[in-house]
Amino acid sequence: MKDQLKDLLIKCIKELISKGILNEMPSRVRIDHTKDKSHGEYATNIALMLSKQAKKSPTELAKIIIDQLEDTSFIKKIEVAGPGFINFFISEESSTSIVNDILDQGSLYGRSKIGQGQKVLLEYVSANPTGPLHVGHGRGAAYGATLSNLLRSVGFKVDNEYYVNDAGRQMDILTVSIYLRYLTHCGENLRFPDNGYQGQYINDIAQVIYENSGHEFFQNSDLLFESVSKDGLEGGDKEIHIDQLIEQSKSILGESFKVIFKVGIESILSGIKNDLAEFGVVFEKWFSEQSLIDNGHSELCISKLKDSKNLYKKDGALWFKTTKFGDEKDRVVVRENGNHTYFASDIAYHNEKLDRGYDKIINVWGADHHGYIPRVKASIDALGHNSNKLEILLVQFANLYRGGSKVQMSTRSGSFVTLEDLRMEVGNDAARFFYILRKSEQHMDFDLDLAKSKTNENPVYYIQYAHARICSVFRQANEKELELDKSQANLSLLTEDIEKSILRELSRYKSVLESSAVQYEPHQLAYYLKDLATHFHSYYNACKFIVDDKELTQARLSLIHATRQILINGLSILGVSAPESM
RNA sequence: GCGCCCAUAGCUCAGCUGGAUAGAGCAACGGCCUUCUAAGCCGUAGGUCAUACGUUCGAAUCGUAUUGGGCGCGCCA
Repeated sequence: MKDQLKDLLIKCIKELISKGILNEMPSRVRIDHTKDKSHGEYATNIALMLSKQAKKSPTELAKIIIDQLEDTSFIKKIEVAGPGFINFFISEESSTSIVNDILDQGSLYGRSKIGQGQKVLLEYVSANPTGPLHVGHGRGAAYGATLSNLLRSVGFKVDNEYYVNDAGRQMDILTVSIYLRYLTHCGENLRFPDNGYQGQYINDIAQVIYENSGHEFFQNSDLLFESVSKDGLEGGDKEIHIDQLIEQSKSILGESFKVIFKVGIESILSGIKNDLAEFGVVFEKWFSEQSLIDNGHSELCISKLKDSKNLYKKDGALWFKTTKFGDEKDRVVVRENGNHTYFASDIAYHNEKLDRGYDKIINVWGADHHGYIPRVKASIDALGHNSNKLEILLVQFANLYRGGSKVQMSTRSGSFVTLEDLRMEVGNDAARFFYILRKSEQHMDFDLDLAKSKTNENPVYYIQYAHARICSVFRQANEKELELDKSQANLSLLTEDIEKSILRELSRYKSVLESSAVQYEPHQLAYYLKDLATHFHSYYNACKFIVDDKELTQARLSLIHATRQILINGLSILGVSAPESM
């Protein structure tokens, strides 16, 4: 309907251009759903935009445009209003046709092809596999997964990917942390390093190793700590302390170090995978950072940069001239000690992503990484790809509130609320919904008490309740041996104000979905569903659906069935369930 | 100091990329269950859109400055 109007308008403007009344096509012809129903169903500001080039007043021009519009059956009335808006009133017959469209297309209703099958690589979460996911990662997970659903629903081909940082020093620290806990299980008495991972999960992994392998990996801890310098809290340097401990462990344990590492990372990764899967977040690919090093891709990228004269040596390290591409300072890719930086892997990773032939690459990052964007883009351009293909979406932090005060979190000490804890406490539905309810660039306060509350305050239940109520109506209808039969429905009987409002709401769904997807703003859909639920609840309280008049009953049942369908379709994109009873 | 993000009702937030009288929920106050789920509905009250200039037919929305908050500026990841 909206598209038909738009086509009509464009045609009309072309006509006016050929008549010399207008000079050129505006950059954008917009038809909007009206906010106020006294303005009709749709409106356009086109006359206001073009009044200058036409050298006529907006109202005057609006009249000319209206006269030029072809007659169409679905428009009941067109009027000029306010400063020069053109308002379209749609005929009853056309506005009720949305109900049949929805009923016919069912779960497919709302899908569109504006993505034109473009291939998109969507990377999100990508939390370091050094421990379980916490609530901060949850926001990225919910946002990314919803965005993926949204983009798919409007015709993009989306692959979801998790970049696993399974290389580098942090993995060594992880391994040592697990190993020391393992030794404790073996009965050793030792001092756990300040810089080790303190969380209980480390202990759990160590215990499993001990239960499965007994003393197989045992080494005397005195040997391990021999000539290792003092730790931070002992008056030494905690970084040096742990690095020496890593070196010592590697040389004493040999192959066993790798075995411990493997058990550790697999355990943590499978925990993360399970957690996400239960949260309804599914990745097509888990991309290993280590694989880039093993297959030489990382090295290859560095030599390419070297060949293109983008690298230089300084203070013993190898630097990448990212300033040449707009970064504020140059960045190190190979350290003085010969190790590659995290950035070196990331150069290879992004280059590899683009090699895979995607039309668009989207990264969802925590807002604290924003300073990292210019250097990644620099590396893409330097290696001959187009950095415009990469879009980085920043998601702000989520603060957790309980009982009106902020829940403090500290990752290193292991005292943080895990995503699993959150899901268990408030449920998957509320968690998914709350995470995407805020604009991603907005700081967010996640109120645990609110997410759990079963009131109007909590929009998740509010929407689900609307759905459950509709299901309940159909259960009642069934008991009266009444089946929905839209052929018997006389939709023209839907004349109540609230019924017209619901029809308006339903007709908005498609454009909300598109705008939500294209602008990467899942919250738009969430707010829409809330509005739709509001309209339904009003309807429920104002009118009875199952009445004596058979045609009217069928019409109303059709309307609420269509409403139910939209609620289901929308909620499923948000990854929220639609229970039939509550 | 430099860079990015943010500032809208007492609170938590929308505001469809410049449009018509700025909207919800909560909190406050007043109503609605012998009728399809009261996790609901209806109503009242509440705003100098941080401040000041500017751009134009028109600004919460765009620009500049100021104020106030968050984050980032490692040979960490």
